[in-house]
Amino acid sequence: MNEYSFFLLLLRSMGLSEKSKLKKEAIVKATIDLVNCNGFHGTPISKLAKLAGVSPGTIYLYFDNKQDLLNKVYLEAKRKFTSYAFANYNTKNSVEEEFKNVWFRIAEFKLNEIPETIFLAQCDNTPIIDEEVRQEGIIHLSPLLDLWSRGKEQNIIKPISDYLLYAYTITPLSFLMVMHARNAHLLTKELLENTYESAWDSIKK
Amino acid sequence: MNEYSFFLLLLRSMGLSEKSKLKKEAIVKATIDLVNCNGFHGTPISKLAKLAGVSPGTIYLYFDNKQDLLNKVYLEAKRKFTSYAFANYNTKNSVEEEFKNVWFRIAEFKLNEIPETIFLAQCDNTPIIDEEVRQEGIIHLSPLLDLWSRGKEQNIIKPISDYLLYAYTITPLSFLMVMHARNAHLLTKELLENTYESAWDSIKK
DNA sequence: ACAAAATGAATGAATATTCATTTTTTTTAT
DNA sequence: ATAAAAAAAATGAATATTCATTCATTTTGT
Repeated sequence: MNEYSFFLLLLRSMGLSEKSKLKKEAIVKATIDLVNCNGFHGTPISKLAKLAGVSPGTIYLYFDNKQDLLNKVYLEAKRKFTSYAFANYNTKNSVEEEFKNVWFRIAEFKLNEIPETIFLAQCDNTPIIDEEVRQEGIIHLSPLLDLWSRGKEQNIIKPISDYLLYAYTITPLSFLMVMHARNAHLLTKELLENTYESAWDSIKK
Repeated sequence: MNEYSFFLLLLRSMGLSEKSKLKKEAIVKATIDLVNCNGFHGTPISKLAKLAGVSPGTIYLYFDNKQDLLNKVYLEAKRKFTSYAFANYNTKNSVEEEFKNVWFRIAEFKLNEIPETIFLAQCDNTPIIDEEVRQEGIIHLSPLLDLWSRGKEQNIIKPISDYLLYAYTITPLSFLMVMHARNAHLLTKELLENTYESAWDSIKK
């Protein structure tokens, strides 16, 4: 019995709206897993439906079409990511403290939510997401940009663009996390600490 | 008249084997452009053929099938990238000198060959390339790994894994180049110099 | 005239989407 | 409490389209 048929058993014991929620989640999860394996256009709705344990028609009850499904799964993954990263974001902490906090939260998410991480990396490097939806996804990062803005005002962080700050501090982390997820490179606690120090050193004033 | 029909005129004036070479190149170029716009499974052979100025059947004279086409275009792009990056690679130079040289050659390539850069980024973050072909692509990076190995032996570069060295020095550059290509963030000569300094600082001993 | 290269219409398999029907849940009436 | 009726949710076979690939024919180069 796989993760998906397990859901099916649960369904028997609950009312419709709860069922719907679970079904939708199963579709989302199946989308992430299959798109990670075969790419978006490489995964037919029929396979998606089979893996999610629903019929193809059911998918069209929750989503307008295949593209809408992808867009919504993308936004949901982005929302899940950023809400984890900024969960205990607090503007009362010092910039340095708060940056460290956010950086490690991002690391933690990427370490624990591997399918979402791989999926987002694919979407962010691919033309499959509608441009307006991609823009919408970027908005979710605003707490980090605010933090950097504060850091620059307080002369704690170098006065360089957000893109540079992101390039120096987040992209190395993202790369290492994807390599870790692909079992190409093991990341230890110590390595992660070092990577953080390196990231902070490269943007602090 | 577009870039592609310009090729067609040239063809009239040359022999078959030269023509073949140009046709193959047109197919490769069309593949990169269309995959960049629509993704691999989103680009039908028919459109590919039309853009390249050949008939669908012709593509099958040069490639076994669509997947083989993608794999070969990928390897060709990787080869073009690394042969540019390591064009004047010379083990007689100092490690520091040579790393700076390679780093800026990589930057130059990414800056000048934007379609290839976008294409490679998509392939490297996607399951569309056959795994053995991806592995083959990695081999092309060996001069850089050799350089790092020398640097570690000579106590010039920190004794950390190649993945970490790559994460610290190359991924920020790649990100900035893609953002530059998407017109999201302008990269000046000065910014690039600073980024290099930051990269070298993070791995030098 | 011959050979090599290229063509593009034809084929058959695959796939997104629809919708008439069935199943499940909720509501109503007794 | 129970059963019939209504509503909501889900189904999956059918449809129409799209697409990779082939191959008999044509074009081009020598």
